[in-house]
Amino acid sequence: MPATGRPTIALSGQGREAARAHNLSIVLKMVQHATTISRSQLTTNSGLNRSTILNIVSELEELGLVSETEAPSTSGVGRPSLMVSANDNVVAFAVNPESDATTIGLVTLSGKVLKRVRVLAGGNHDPAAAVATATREIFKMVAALDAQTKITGIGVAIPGQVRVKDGIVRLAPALNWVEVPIGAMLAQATGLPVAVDNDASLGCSAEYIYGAGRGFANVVSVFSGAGGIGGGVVIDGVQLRGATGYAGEIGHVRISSSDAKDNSGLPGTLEALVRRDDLLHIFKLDSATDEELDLEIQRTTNATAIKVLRAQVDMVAHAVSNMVNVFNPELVILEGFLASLLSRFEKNLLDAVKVTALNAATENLLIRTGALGSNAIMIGAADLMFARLIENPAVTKLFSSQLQDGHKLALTH
Amino acid sequence: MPATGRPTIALSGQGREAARAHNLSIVLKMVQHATTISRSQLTTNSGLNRSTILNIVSELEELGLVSETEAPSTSGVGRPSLMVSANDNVVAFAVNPESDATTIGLVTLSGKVLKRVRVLAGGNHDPAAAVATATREIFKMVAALDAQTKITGIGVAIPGQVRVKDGIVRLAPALNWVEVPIGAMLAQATGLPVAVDNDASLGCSAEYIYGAGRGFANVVSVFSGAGGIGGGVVIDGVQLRGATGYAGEIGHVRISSSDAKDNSGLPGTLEALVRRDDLLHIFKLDSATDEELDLEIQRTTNATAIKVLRAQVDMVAHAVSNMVNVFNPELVILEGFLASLLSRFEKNLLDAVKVTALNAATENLLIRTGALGSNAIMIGAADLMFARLIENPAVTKLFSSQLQDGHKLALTH
DNA sequence: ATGTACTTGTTGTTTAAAACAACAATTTCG
DNA sequence: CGAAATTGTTGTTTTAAACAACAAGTACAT
Repeated sequence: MPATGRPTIALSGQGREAARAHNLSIVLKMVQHATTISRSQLTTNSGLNRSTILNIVSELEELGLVSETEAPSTSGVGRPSLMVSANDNVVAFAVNPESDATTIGLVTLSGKVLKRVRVLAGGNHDPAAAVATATREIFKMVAALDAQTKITGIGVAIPGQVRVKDGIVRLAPALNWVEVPIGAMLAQATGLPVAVDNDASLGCSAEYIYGAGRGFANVVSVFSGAGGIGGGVVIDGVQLRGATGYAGEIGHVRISSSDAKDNSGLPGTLEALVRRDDLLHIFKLDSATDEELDLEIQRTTNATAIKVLRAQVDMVAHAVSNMVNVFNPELVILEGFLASLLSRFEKNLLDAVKVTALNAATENLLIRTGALGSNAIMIGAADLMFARLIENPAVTKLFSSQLQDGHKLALTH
Repeated sequence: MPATGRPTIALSGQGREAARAHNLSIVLKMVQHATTISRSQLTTNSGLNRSTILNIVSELEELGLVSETEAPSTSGVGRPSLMVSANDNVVAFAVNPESDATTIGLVTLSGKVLKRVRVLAGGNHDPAAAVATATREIFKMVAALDAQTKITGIGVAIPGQVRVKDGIVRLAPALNWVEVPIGAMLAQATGLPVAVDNDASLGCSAEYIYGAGRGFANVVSVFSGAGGIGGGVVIDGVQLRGATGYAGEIGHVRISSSDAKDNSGLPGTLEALVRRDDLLHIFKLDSATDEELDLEIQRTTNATAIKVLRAQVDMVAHAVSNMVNVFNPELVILEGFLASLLSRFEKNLLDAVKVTALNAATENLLIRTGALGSNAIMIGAADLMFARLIENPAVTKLFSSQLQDGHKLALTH
């Protein structure tokens, strides 16, 4: 037994049922990652027998999670393999409170954002108001769904530190929230299961599954949002969360001796030194979407603007180098206005990384912009619930879009 | 299928044999982590049935990997459960080339260092010489082993960056080695399987399995050796390696705007700023073991010495904070002379971490010194081979200590 | 066109490993 | 000393995956 305090990680055995659950899980995960994939590919990728894959896919189909269709175009000899696709009528809601608004989205298992509304917070933007807004919009969306739609639950993306286990927001400076049990509040209000995590981490996991990181196993993403700079890390296909869920705070990595403080009060960090507001100020903008800001960054010829931008590029390079030295990823994804910096100053950024990162680790390193843009957070938040489903497809409860007693959602099946 | 280049991580399915192999593996791993553990504990921890555990333990016993003994002291009602222990006659060799010497060790699956010799490199310390030294010492040790001893292979710890996949040393400034296929060379010379990794990563994994990190799942260790400062990370019980094996280079994380360069030429890094040589210089030592240096650090009252030490403490705190913000571990382990800094200036170090790390992540954080001292690297290197064994206990080949034809080792069984 | 090679889907059977059940062994405690 | 509790052991059952055989559908050479 461990002499020290805490329990060792669960080294759970594989009983018969566990093995079956695991197989269901990995097959569904493969379908999700590929969106659509042939049965023969599932067979070879999984190493399982053809007949076993038939069996598993059939069960997933009965559960209403995937559908089979005939191959659209045949290639190669032999009988064409059936295509397995993630069902579009398996959905999750995404909620993303920001400083001045709350965004609510409806996302499918196949990664499509079906709906998305951004509700401005009129003055008071306390947790209760955000929950009320989210609940209202979610029920509107539920009402518009058809009866076969299966709802997994609600994923919440928070610009701040979240204790993932119980969905409590510990500190979200951008929202001015401290110790808010947002998960429990939303669950209470909607009757749906809720999971909560940091927005940047979720953006990363979305890019990993559906976006620029698709097909890679080790990805670091640095994410700039309205609340500051965050990050996410995927290691061997698994999202890094840490002991209590606060991992991946790349924006709060100290890269300089400077005393400038970030939103969480830490000095010399990436977030403290690379500030979106500085750019807005230089471009004389009061506020701007990432797209508007990107336009300015790409086309500016103003010398001081370029000087500031290049200084930011250097800072971002330092942070990226640190992450490269620590994680040795295949791919670094930059999002938000950091992606704009990469687009305009790619060579400078890459060169700076080469100088401050280990040669061995930079050899095959790719640095790319995100592919999902502002949808990344929606998709990532929704995936919190899809991940639960995928972890145990057979027993995870799904909800139908049929309202019972006016307000309660019914369980499907 | 992934649109992007590289293959997705293996989502291997669980066939019948795979499940069995997995169960053998996790049980053996639990035995290794606990050194000795009761069958009933294995049952509850694994979730497997009593009779299944009997079956698995019997197979591991037949393989010669574990032994069962009666409980030494009974506690609680009921029939006392049999104790399962890792066999002491399952061994691996550890090789650790340093700047001025090569250390060779003999380590048991239970984590004991049976033998250890340090052979000074007379002048030329090229790879060939190190391999010759290691081979000679290993064969000496083999000759002294009894016939039942099972040899798993050789683990090599390198003060530098190692491509883990094929055991090539990419760059080891302390050794002046570049692109050295040390793994293949040693395998060629000894006929034994060889695995190679970074010394600090191995020290971390040793502390995780057998030392200060035992029982924790998320551990970051910062390791100072003769070659500079390295690190290792364990996430949810799995060693972080990264895409190509260079992960965990915590010594090369930039924490300051300073231009001071480290052994790999990177500026402002932990390794560049916290230098063992600076302390030796201050204490007017030409060279010193960690133990000797520790004595000086603990007892010095010299004002300038203390000033330098406290500056180093601050730098270490910055680096630790960065790792805490990124990994959110339960435990940070400091080794080498960094452990001495912690012992003497614990409060300063902890306070400095609190200032530069996120509150949420520091809440339950522990910072401790390593428990294995200079044996950590030996044990970690040996565990490279034990890990291979544990990954697939049934089919991993073991070698007997019986020499065939004078020089070749025979395969057991 | 036609047959052959190749691949995959499908169905029924076999197999092996884990669960289960029953009982024996060994301890603590009243 | 007997009852309760826990674990070891043995024999049986269960079940999910593998296996084998055949059908179905495609590409290609002749």
